[in-house]
Amino acid sequence: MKNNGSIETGCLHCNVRLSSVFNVLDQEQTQELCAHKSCAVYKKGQYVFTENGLPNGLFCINSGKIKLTTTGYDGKEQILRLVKSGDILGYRALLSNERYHCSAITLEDASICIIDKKYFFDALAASPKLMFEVVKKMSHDLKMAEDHIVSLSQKNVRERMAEALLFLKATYGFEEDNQTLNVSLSREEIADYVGTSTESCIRLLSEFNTDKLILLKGKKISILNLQKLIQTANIED
Amino acid sequence: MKNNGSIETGCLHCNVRLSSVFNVLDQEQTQELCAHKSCAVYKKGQYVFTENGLPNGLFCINSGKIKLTTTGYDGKEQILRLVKSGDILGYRALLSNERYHCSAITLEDASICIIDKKYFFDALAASPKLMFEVVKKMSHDLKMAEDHIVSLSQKNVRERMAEALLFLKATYGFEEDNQTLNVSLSREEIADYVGTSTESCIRLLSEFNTDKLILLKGKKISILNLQKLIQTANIED
DNA sequence: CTTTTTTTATGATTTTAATCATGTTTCTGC
DNA sequence: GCAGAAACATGATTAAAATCATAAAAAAAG
Repeated sequence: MKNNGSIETGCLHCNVRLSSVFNVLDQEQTQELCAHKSCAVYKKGQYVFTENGLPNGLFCINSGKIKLTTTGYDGKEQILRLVKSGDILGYRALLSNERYHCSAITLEDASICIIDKKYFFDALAASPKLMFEVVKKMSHDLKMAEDHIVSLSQKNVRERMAEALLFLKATYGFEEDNQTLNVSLSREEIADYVGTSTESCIRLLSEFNTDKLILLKGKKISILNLQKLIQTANIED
Repeated sequence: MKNNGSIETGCLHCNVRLSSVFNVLDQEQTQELCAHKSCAVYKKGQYVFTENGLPNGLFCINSGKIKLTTTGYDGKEQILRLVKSGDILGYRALLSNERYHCSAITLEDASICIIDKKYFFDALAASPKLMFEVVKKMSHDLKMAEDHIVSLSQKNVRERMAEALLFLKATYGFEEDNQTLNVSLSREEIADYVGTSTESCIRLLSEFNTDKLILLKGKKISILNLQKLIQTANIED
């Protein structure tokens, strides 16, 4: 009898709304929002939308983790973005009135709201504040993408692998033990983010494990030596 | 006695305005815009803005070509975007209220307007249409960046090189002869876009030249066999 | 609880592209 | 026009990472 909180109580009491782009809405606007959304539960591994599909709304993640991937025509996947609760999803194609250029697949069971397209556009036009929030989100994603381009161009696989682990930490954080990455990805999925072969990914993770930078336990990865990992990633900050 | 058209006649008669995000403004709004911009001429190789600088306005390219680059901390440059007349420049940092994360450098003499920051934000809030235009631009840049990520992850240098030439064609088009790319980049700059070494870039261009895919004449590159180049780039469309 | 499939692991080999080295051509400033 | 610098070119060598191959471990299916 598990229930999705946001279905029961509505957006006004949705705890992730406050950390989403919709935090700028007032009470009345929030109720409007609530009237134009519907929620759904997705099982792990389900598609939320697929490449080339037409958007008919904005997705907002209530809970769960999602990967955005494209398929190179040789079949190899590329993970472009990782999405977490409070994030909006599928906004790019929606806003530019295009088909999705990537697919969204849940990495675990998820609860996701879909906000009506027409309502969302009206809300954006009516609320510059909301629009700026969305713009900030897109701006952030663009910056991340361009940072990724620089890494792919200039760093070797080892550096990118370390960077990817730091990225996972930054995105999903740690579990209660304060060192285990709060997300489970297969080696292949990590490789699809890093832009390397599955074998190289496995090899490097093994190596990091041997060197006590990380601890591998099945799909669970713990970061044992953050400082060393940052060094390995070759990050300037 | 060459004069910058937009200084003399104002935005209302600016011929690139119509192909810019500002094409959605009406006559009155355009005059407003005109009152809040200033124009400047840049010599080839000049910085329009630099990494870590604070934006205080939106740049709009009247004429000229510009590269957006970041410097990896080992000193290697990465060309992230190429900008042409009618394009806006420096919008990402401005909109997200951040420092520039890349530098803008002119590839040839250029004439560039700078639109006052405060005015621009007000105009955006007042005109959802304008905002949507800017959003579409950013959305396009994000898509391009993500396509670039997939290429860097999954394609080899030869494929990426062919792709880069097609990208230059798509961005700047041909000269009057209908086959010579209307932009002059050094081999190093091309390498900085493709994500390879200068030597590899030179080698591959030579090879394409030998194979009659392209014709090299100094910095000028002509595309002789577009079909074959598309095949070499391994593009699905 | 087995069987089958998928994922992880690791070694050997090959391919790709970077790096190093050197020479030539082209551009730039005087 | 000439000197020096920068850009272009090409060969040789090395390094990095993909691919191929095989096997163990883990997960899923029956």
